[in-house]
Amino acid sequence: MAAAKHSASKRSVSAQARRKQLIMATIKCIAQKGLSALTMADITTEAGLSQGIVNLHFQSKEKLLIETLRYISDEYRSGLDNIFHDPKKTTAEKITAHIRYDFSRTIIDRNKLAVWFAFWGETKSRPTYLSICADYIADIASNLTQLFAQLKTEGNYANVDPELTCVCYTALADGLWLDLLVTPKGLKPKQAYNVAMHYLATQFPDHFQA
Amino acid sequence: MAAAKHSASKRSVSAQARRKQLIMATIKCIAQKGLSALTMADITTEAGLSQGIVNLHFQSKEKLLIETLRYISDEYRSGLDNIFHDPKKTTAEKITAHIRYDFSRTIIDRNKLAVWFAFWGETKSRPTYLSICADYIADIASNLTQLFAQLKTEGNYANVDPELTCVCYTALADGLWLDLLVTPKGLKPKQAYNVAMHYLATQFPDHFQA
DNA sequence: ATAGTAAATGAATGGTTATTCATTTTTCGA
DNA sequence: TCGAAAAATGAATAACCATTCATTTACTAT
Repeated sequence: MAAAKHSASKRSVSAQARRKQLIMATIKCIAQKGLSALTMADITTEAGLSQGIVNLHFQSKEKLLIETLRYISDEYRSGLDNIFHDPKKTTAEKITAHIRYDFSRTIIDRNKLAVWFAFWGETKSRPTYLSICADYIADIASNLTQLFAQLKTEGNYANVDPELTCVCYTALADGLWLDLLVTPKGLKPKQAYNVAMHYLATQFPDHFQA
Repeated sequence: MAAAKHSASKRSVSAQARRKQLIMATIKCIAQKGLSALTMADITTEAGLSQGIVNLHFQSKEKLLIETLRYISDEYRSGLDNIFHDPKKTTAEKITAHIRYDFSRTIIDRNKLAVWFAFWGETKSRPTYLSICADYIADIASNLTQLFAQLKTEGNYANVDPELTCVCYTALADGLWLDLLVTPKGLKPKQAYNVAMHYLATQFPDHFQA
């Protein structure tokens, strides 16, 4: 267990660290070459390791890809879970934090966005990808709907439909991510955040400013 | 020029018709297998033609893919152009028609959605895909912003920012398309349309109902 | 130190696939 | 009806690439 200590300079780190190193290389390579042109050689070269290393740690290319998707979706989900379960935040603060998070550096990193959309583009033909995505999507939607329902009560927003607001916000965020990926010259992260806030302000005008 | 007449039953139609036939087969195959697992054999089998036919008509696989992306983006753009230039419609009617169109059978066909996202997932690594997308996006945004600006004037909506509304609506529509592709069991076309209308109603309450 | 174990290497393998082109089939003007 | 040109075929080719595994390298406990 207590490995990866003595010499950070040489080889042989823990198996877990090596797996993460390969996942990171995969993210970078998907962003650079796309899923369809991605080769094992690309990944191992990027990681600075030998040809056979992926099969040693992940058995196959397909399994590495699945672990990569799982990695970014776990990362995203756990960030939101922390916000949702933070006892020091009010409902409105949690929502604000959620949106800030959605457009923070970690999340809208273009390499990671490229990975998201690369996998989404294949979900129709790959049930495994689809089930990983469907899983985290349902989880987050449930939390966010709950937050909107609470704020509706707390703020007396009679006309708000929490489920509808959640679907709308989620779709909006996905679409803004796509914009950030596809037209990086056009839309900046700060603007994307403002657009999301603009929508929330239409639903909860006493709590959010456009 | 006047070919494809005598016998619709046998082979040898016009070159243009054969190209379209291959593009259609490509759309179907991308939806079924994904871009990364797509082979020439898949496409030619789906089209019921021989191995070498794609190279005969498109030179290479890559060029066929580019023409396929161009096909669906031209189709989408031209549908919206017709609405935008329809002299019989008022501004509000044009906007309504735009949204109806965005969630009509032709557009939200899951095969075509799969193609959109397959290409979007590769835009970061393929400048050609990116430029085809960027092209039609700019075109449509310009028209839609203009419509929102007109309705702002016509309806005295002092607080509406036409550009912001256009960016928000466009992102929302993209996100809803993604939902329709990824969670077809969850979100139905009619609901997606309602979500889009819900947003427009926040901006132009006198013209649209949630 | 050293033997034994675990991790990593990279050349070789075998399966897959885009592309080519010699041959066949179809079209159409004369 | 016939023959030249165009379209289509599909077997052969050559390139590519994931995976394997015999060998090397590094680590650890005694």
